[in-house]
Amino acid sequence: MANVDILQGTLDMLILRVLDRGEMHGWGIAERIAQLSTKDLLVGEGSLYPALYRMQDKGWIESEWGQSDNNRRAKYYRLTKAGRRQLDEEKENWSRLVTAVAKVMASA
Amino acid sequence: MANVDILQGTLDMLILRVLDRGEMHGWGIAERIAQLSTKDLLVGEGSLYPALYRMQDKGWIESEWGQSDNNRRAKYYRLTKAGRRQLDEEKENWSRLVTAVAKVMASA
DNA sequence: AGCTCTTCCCTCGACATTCGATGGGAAGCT
DNA sequence: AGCTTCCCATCGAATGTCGAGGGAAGAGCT
Repeated sequence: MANVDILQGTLDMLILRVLDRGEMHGWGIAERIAQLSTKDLLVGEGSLYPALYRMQDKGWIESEWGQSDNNRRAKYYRLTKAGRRQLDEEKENWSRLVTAVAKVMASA
Repeated sequence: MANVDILQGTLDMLILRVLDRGEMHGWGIAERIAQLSTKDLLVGEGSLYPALYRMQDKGWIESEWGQSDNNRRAKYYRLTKAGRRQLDEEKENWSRLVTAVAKVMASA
């Protein structure tokens, strides 16, 4: 019932995926991931914000200050074109990895 | 066609899995993983040996010097009981992770 | 004998990333 | 006023992977 640690590199893909459905602020992204994964995946803020900065530096996402539903100051992130391409690439890599691991793990 | 990077934590599971089929030396483990994954997974020696030491420290594997098929000095590793338990646990975690990621990645 | 190739071991520094702890500020409720 | 919730952010520690190195010793060739 405990949660699984997020493997290195996976977090970016998850964030990109969430933003692919529409812009969202940091806190909301973490909530969404927790919710979608039924809390198997819990993103700490110490992982989340550095990741967002990284990704913005790389041009995958862009941000803008706005107002949250709860009337609070929030920074909204949205995918760029490069971000969408990156998402596709990461999905591709992820599935290649899962397949390759499955091959090794399968008995023979 | 290129290979995928191994995500942190995954390598241990792969090594344990290979050793679960019988003892083997380091070089052979790397070869086996490459072969089983049709070279999608390539374990560098700079990742492999530290991993083997780590795992031996934790008591998951034990080693013994021997002679390889090619008549060379080789250190053979084999799973301990704790190692087999660890393998089960890591398989369980891996599948939980894959499932959780799939949930987030699935459209909704 | 000498040379090269292959097999096998090992180590080191750079690098990237996650995590837990910590600190704030501001809105809203009691 | 005080407490809780929401939201941003940073820091140090820990971990683990990678690429580049170095070394020893058998096998095969000339």
